Amino acid sequence: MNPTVEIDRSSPVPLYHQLATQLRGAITAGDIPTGSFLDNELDLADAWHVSRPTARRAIAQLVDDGLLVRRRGVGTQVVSAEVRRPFTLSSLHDDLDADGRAPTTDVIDVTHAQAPAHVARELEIAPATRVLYIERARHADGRPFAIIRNWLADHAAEHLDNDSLADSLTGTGLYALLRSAGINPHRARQRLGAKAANEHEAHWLEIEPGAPLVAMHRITHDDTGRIIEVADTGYNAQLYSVEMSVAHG
Amino acid sequence: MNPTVEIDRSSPVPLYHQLATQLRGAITAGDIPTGSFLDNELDLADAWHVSRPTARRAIAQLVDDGLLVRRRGVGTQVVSAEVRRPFTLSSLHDDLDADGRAPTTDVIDVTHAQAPAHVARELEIAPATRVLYIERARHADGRPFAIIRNWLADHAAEHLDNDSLADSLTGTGLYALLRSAGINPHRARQRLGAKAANEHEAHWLEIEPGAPLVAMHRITHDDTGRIIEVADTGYNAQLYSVEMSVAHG
DNA sequence: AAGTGGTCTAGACCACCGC
DNA sequence: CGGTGGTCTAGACCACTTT
Repeated sequence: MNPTVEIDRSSPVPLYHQLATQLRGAITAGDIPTGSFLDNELDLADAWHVSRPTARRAIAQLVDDGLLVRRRGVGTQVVSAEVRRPFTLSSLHDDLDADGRAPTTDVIDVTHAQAPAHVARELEIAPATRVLYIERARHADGRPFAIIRNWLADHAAEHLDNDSLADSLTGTGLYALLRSAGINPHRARQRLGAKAANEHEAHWLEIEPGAPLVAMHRITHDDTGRIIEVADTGYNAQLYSVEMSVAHG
Repeated sequence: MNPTVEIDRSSPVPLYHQLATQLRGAITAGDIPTGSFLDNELDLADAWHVSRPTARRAIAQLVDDGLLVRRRGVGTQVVSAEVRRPFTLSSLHDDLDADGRAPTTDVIDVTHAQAPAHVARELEIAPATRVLYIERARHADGRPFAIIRNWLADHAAEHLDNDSLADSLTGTGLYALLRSAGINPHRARQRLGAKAANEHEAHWLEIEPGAPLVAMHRITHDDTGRIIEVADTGYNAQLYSVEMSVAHG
């Protein structure tokens, strides 16, 4: 199987990315049937008019996505469509995404406050340093599904317009605001668990106290490695779950 | 900063992996201080006596891990140690790992049974097909922390020794058993959420019914893309959380 | 202008698989 | 044995950042 691709060498988009995108499209569109083998790397590189390392890099991306399986001495095979079929009912896969596609948001609180001890430690600042505290409730389809608490380090908060912040947050994600302020959220470390909803959370999520929540705790860094914020989120477990692929096994 | 490394060109371990491992060690050991810059790629490749692509590949692994940050025109910098400091209380990062380091296990049930409808669908088999059902309780430090239900596709189950299976499972992980039977769990897709413990789960986890559980649902494939098993796990939320890095933001 | 990482090439040799 | 993917080399040019 040798999918035809069109590459634009004058484009700023790297060749390997153009190739990977088109190859992924051909597979998901069904042009390359499940179970079939791609041509070997030499032939593909030849047909695509790129060098073998470049072709390999494109293929490696799809292997990483789980669309292809490579075996030495055998070949490169399109794996079962089931591998990539998402779980039913699940939608949002992490909160970074969710912050980009805000349906509606209630801003519960936006204040400057002293950082709680564990937050100060995680932000790597002195205890009781001033931080920007934001609390929001997220809605989808008119139902509240998440209550989000953020503590922003001052070096990040000072680039935001504090007067219009509460208003801006009803229509835009926090990350989008940070980006337009020149701060680039880049990577985060997060912990996922479960907890019972307390009175406050139950009220805003319109559920019973004690109902199970998906609890997320996150530390976010910008593209220079600086810590931007600490976030604590509770999701209504009936409306939210996280989906992920795990490799190796 | 130019960490000294020793590479063994006769080793079957790839050079880029040897380099990445030693560089990671030098950073986590503090030999390369947080915030300092590595030498540029050309110098590193020269000092390490490898080509630049090989040096880049090693560096790329650590960037992926979040230990390094690269900026074009600037350099490669060791980022804050906080990036890699694990969250407190959290230990297991996914259940595939957990299956490898079994502390103790109670086998609750090992039977051949008809697959429930949703399991049959996920295993891509006809409804009510015979599958191997396994139910276990996992303990750590003497306390139960997880109750695990597995449904194994017949093509995987038939390679296991059914007589000794219950005994084997008390001392070994299911994945280790599958591997010794020639089946290689390779990648999985899983969904994480939360739920309230039912009577059965509460009994085995020694908690109150209604207490919050971390709920995991997983579909596992082998290295040829075939579906091996479906798993459903409930974790005591007080003893378990999942930790992960997310990129891009 | 100088220095950095980002991309790409055209080869090479090796380990593994199936015939 | 021939064919496959896995690794590695020694260059090249480019985009971006800083001086």
